[in-house]
Parts: sequence; C-alpha cells; structure tokens
Amino acid sequence: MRCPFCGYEESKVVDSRPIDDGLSIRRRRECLKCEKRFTTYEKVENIPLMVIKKDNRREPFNRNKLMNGLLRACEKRPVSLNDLERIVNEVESSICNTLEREVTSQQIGEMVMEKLKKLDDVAYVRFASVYRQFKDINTFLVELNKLLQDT
Amino acid sequence: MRCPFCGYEESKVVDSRPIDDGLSIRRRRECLKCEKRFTTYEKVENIPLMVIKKDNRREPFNRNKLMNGLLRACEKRPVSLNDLERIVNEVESSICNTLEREVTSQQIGEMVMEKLKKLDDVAYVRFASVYRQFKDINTFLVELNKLLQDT
DNA sequence: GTATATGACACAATATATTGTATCACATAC
DNA sequence: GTATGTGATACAATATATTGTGTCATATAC
Repeated sequence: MRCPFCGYEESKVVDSRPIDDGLSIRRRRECLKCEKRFTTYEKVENIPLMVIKKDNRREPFNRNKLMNGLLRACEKRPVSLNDLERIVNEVESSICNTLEREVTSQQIGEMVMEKLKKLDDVAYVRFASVYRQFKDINTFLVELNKLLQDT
Repeated sequence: MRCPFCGYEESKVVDSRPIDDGLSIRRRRECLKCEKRFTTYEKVENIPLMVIKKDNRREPFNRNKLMNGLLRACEKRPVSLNDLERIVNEVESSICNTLEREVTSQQIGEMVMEKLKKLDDVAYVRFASVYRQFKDINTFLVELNKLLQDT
C-alpha cells in the first residue's frame, strides 16, 4: 500500500490485529522508503447500512423508500424509470463505497438532488421541497428563484 | 476476518488488488464455513483530511482555524480553553475515525455546535450565527426563540 | 491513589496473501 | 455497432502477513 506521507508505493505490515470482534482488521504499516508508520483499517464493504433520520433514530437503508420518493417527485414528468433506478443504484453504491456504516437522511437527500437536478428541474424542486421542508425554507425559495432566473 | 453473512470468525483472501492508485486495497474474501464471498477495503486511517467548503473548494483541515472560531464565539463567556481544546480534539478524532478523506465544513460546524450547546448557550448561538448565516437564517431565529423560551 | 482499556512496539514461528496473466460479464462511452 | 473500464473469477509462483506473548505509555474510570 502507498505511503500517505511520501507517496512511495510500497509499505510492509508491522502489526495486524482484529478489532470490532473480528469485523475489521487494524494494521500498522511502515513505508519501505521513508520508514514512517501509519495505521490502516480493513472493513467489510457494506452490509449494515443505516440511515440516521432527522430525529436521530436509525433505520436500515431502504431502496424502495428512496424509489418511492423519487417516483412521487417525478409524477407526470419526463423522467424514465430507468433513470430513477440508476439514481438509486448510484446513491446506494456511493454510500457503500464510503465504507461508512451510517449516513444521514440529509446526505442521501443531497446526493439524490444533485443527480435529479441534471435530469428534471421540476422533479428536483419537488424532491427538494420534501427533503428540506422544515430545515431550510429559504434555501427552497432561493432554488426556485434560481430556476426562474435561469429560464 | 469474520464473515458478515454467517458470523464465522475465519475467512481467507481469494483475491487482492490495489485501487485508488495504491491508496487502498480491495480484497475478495471467502468464509471458511459458509463459503460465501464478500469484499473488503483497506484504507489509511486519516492523513489527508480535507474540508469541503461551501463553494465546493477543498482545503486541509486546520485545527487553529476551528479554534479561532470557537475563541471568537466564547469571548467573555465562562468557557475554559480546556473545554475548547477538548471540543476540537473530539471533533478532529471523530472525523478521523470515520475514515473518510473528506468532510464538509457544515458537518464540522454541526459537530461543534452540538458540543458547544452543552457548554454555553450564548457561545452556541454566536457560533451558529457564523456557521449558518447565509443558509439558514430561519433556523438561527428558531434557535434564538427556543433559548428565549427555555429561560 | 489503583484499576482498566487501548494503541504502539518488538520478536519469533507459522500460515497465508500477493501479483501477473487471462477470461467473462456488465455497463458506459462514442 | 465497437471500444473501454471495472469487478469477479481462476491459477501458479513467490513473498509477506498473522498470531501469541509481553512491555510501555496514555487516558479514563472509580
């Protein structure tokens, strides 16, 4: 593994211990060039993907729930089911790739909105109005104004 | 490493590849009991801890900058330098522990505010007023009203 | 103060991971 | 349509990681 200090491409493991009851492995590595040491963690890709909701409760990530929100936002809009599947897939895999076990519903909303914005303005604003409704009414108005000005 | 499917404590590596230009290692593992396969990633702990600012530019995380913000918020308030050091330490290490390479300035602000709120209401609102000034004026007012009602 | 937990470190004996080469499947790009 | 990139898979030869034991330092708990 590449050294995070000097960038040299080889390092060796000097210690390796299971942690989290065996669910992860912590390694101490040493750069073969600059000899600096650093810690790495090996973790399982995804499995327990939890969403932190606004009231701080946790629940498992649910593709269908996200898809339903998207379908509602796209009602009578020229967005294909394929596009929506793609968005859900991309969001899910980008959450998995962070290797985080938890993600806030807000972060998910932001990711979805970023992608939806490129597809359909109206669907984007509908979706945003649900995700940001209580926290950020001004932002919603600002977004609406931006869209009005752009057209 | 423990199997995420059946929970058995031993698995073997069936493939191992460097990714991200050598910064991480992806491994395919197979459980020695149920023989199911899963993917793991080994990543460096922290090092390039970058903050994503509001305008989407990145800059390295800077303890001093955060501390300055806290000091300004706590001017003439009964909050010790020790407490502030503790907050900065806790925020920094909780960012490191996520193993994410990037974090938004907003996320940092939220973490700080959560901790500051427990220490001093006035410092909390001062800090919040800086972190949320453009995005969330309503939230700021709501917070002020909450504090006024609580006292 | 003592007790407890955790991370870093070292050493030695053993077991296992790594790397290149190559194929297949799938999805995206043009 | 073809080209391109990526993840999963297999195999074989080689190199390296893992695990137990034990110490030390630091921080937190009581």
